[in-house]
Amino acid sequence: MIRTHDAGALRAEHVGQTVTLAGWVARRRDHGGVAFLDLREASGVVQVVVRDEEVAHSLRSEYCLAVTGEVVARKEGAENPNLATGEIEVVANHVEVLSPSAPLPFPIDEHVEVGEEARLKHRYLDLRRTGPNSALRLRSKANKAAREVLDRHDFVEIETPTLTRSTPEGARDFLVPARLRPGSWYALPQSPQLFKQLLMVAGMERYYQIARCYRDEDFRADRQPEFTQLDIEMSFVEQDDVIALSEEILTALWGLIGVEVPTPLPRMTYAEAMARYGSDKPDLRVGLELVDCTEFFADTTFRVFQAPYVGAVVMPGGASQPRKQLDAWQEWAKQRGAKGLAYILVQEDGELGGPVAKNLTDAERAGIAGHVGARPGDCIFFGAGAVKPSRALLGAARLEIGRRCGLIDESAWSFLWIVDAPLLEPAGEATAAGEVTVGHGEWTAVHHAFTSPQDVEGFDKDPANAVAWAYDIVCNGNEIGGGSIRIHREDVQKRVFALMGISEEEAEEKFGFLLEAFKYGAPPHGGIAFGWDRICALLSGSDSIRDVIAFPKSGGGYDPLTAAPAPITAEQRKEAGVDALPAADLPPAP
RNA sequence: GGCCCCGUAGCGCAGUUGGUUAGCGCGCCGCCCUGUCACGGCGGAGGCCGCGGGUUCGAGUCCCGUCGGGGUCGCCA
Repeated sequence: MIRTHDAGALRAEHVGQTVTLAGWVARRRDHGGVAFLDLREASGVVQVVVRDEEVAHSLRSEYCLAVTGEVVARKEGAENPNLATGEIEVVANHVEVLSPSAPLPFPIDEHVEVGEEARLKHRYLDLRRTGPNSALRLRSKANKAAREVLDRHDFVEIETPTLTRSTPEGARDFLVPARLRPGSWYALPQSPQLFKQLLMVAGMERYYQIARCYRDEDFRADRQPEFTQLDIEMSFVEQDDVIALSEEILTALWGLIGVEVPTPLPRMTYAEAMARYGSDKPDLRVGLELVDCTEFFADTTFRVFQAPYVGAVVMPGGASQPRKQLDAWQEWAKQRGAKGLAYILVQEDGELGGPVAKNLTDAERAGIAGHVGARPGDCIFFGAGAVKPSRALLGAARLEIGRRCGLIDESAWSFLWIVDAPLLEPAGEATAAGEVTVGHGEWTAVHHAFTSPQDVEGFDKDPANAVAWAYDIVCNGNEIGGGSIRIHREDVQKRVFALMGISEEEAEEKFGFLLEAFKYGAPPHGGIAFGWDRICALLSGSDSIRDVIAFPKSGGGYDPLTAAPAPITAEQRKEAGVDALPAADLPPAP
């Protein structure tokens, strides 16, 4: 090693020792006859004193140095309590420039805000900063913590292919041309779902993988075209087994940041979450709940409330909002595709204000505040119409109210299992929402096509109310993981496919290799996948998953550092077979 | 794909109802400084105001288009 000691580890006990350090010039304070360098490396920062002006003068920010010198105690009054090494300093008698640095594109300084584009273009410099640097270190610890738990339970870490077959469900695939089979393409996996089920058939019994996944979808704040899941699958288990293991992992993870997660974590059914919070990932740090008013307005004369669903959410103290702000709520609702957001202002004297109030009957006016639990000074927001979108709007309003009124305890951690998700949703709803659905039946899978119904005998008699063995883990309003118990019986799988309008031929073509595998004594199995980037972001207190990814992409899937994606040469194009048509005599799908 | 916001020096930003030489802080370069720790002082360099078109006597500023970035809704089993 070039260095004899870690700079950040030096303490008073090292006084008198001659040490050689290696690191970067974080800062230079040149006083002419004496200069101070803050030498930074992985372990921390230490002050180096250089008395040779000739040497000190040419040193600049981010020069990479090897410094040999003596550890001395700082004079009284010259200590720096802000530094772990602040009681001592290293008086250099030899400074070697291992590598000089050009002027920096942006300062490597905690105190300076730098735009994301600049940071990503020079991510290797961004990562020299304490914050970004420690986010990646924390992620490494998270990986280790999860592996320790899984190892304790005899899990086997197995890698699955990243060049695989395009399956029709879910998101858009990234495609890779197959040079040796022109006209045919690999797909990058959206998740190792099918492979991990095959590994259960293979008798591995307990599999996990920190798996890279790829989805070619439009960008969003916290979405990357490639992202990471902690992927887990277990044989001979029931929902409670997967949940118990998951809680052990979560406990270990949050333990890394000194948070004790009380287990067992609370559970809530999907139906209850939708009814009370208008979301399948409710943030329980906000105490507000939706109030169902459908019955209350059953005989209303107000047209808008003559709807299959009327619900409300109360904004504490909202009655004093100026008109402009109430109008802004309308805009907010419209941006979400709603017509608007009806509201009633409960004045301090108990009188009701706002345009809706005069449309209500006397009885409704008398009872509404009590029904929704609004007190004088509050504002009641209403959503009316079809159940799902109305609840979704109110659920979003609930969160927005929480943010605007400061009702969210940022230091709290709210974990929650959402269980008993519906197995199927009407295909019409999905297609109306623009989803690409598997099959063309009346129904489409909520989770995925291999999720087991809880009632394996009767689920197809009442598909609308069939409940799945599916569970999502929610943390502070983020879905950080989800999984299910899978179907392992051929007949059940066929009946699910039938509901989804997938013919046997079609199932054969699309998932044939999985169905074939299930013929040979497939064990009952189930699993879960955790959104690793999101979890690491939560642990590190980052707003964005980009902060916990070493080299993330920016908008549009562009990598500002490597400038990928990039055009290919005509020769590459030809060789890759991008434009080739598939040969007619290819072997059929397995 | 829809909507909203932002592109001004290496970085972060200001720039008034359109007005003459486009500023501020940090950084950078030079000089000075022997106890600083986000050191300090003096001096200096650095700009196709994202790009293209238009309105105007005159555009960083107004209009249209376009590219890039951010957010949001759709989408993401």
